[in-house]
Amino acid sequence: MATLGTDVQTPRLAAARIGNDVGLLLAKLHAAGSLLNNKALADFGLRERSFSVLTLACSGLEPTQRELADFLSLDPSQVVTLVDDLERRGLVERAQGKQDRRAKIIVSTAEGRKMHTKARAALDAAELDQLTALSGEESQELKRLLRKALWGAAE
Amino acid sequence: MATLGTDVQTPRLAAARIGNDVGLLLAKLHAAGSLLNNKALADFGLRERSFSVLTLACSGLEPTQRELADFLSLDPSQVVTLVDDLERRGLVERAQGKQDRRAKIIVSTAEGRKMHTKARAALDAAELDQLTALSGEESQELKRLLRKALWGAAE
DNA sequence: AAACAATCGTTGACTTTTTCAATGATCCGT
DNA sequence: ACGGATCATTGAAAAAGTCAACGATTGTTT
Repeated sequence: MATLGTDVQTPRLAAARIGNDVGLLLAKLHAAGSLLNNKALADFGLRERSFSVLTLACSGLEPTQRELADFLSLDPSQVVTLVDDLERRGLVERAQGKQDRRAKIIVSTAEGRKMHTKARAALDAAELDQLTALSGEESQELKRLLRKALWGAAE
Repeated sequence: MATLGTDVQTPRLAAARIGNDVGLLLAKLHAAGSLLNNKALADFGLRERSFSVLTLACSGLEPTQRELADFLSLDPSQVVTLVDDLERRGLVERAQGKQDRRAKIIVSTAEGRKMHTKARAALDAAELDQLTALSGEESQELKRLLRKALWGAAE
């Protein structure tokens, strides 16, 4: 419920033309958000990325590690590390791919799903915290635009 | 004019709940954008960050390194490295702070401004490329929302 | 005005993250 | 059945981030 972490006041330099560059805006909001998210997830021994993997493992979509790497914009070797950690903690398991036996499908355990439920609540709170300056409709619109910019069309 | 770098098709995993998390959306769009931007700036020997510093040096706002660090969400020591590089290349100079002699004000040289003009054009093209899926109005709205999320109010 | 704590840029050490090539197992096309 | 591609994994190398300490300077307290 506390509101901290994001700039409260418009900094002097935001007046510069660069204050309108998408790249910078994304970098800043992403940086501030990661801080908040990682802080919120720390109680569960998770970070943004391990949480992402856990979420997808709980999604029922049965992602392979390769899909995780592509979707999360990570190197495959980074996914190995993330899954190693989650598996060691009994939150996730590697199952053999169904059509492709090279691939490993990441699925959640019962504990993993319990953990995810709790962590999800914390993350949603953090997200709300990050977007306090926006109304509910604006937040929805922001997400819609981000999704559209990423994978076009949809709705 | 080429359209490459961002996902063209909606990936299977985007259906998961996480496909609506601001954190992930920001991370992905930021990652894809950085790739595009750095590629566009490579011709000038610049990267996203050195370009940001150069832009602010050209802004007339006379930023100190501390302000740059805060604004760009960087550690002060990272700013030292960035300015070192730009200064070595004669694009930027360190001037003594006016009220505070500890601070160094970063100002552009004539060459720096020429370089910036050219690089700016390349970056704007890259940005346009990144947001092809959005209409002009949507792009503006996206920027507005990002700014508002970061520093509230305004308009 | 003298002493004190705080801030600025800088350096260097340290950790974390990213990147990349190589490997065995498996898949696919011919 | 052969050859080339893809998967997860490993390990090494490079890059980026973090952090504490320093001299110089500022502002504050006495």
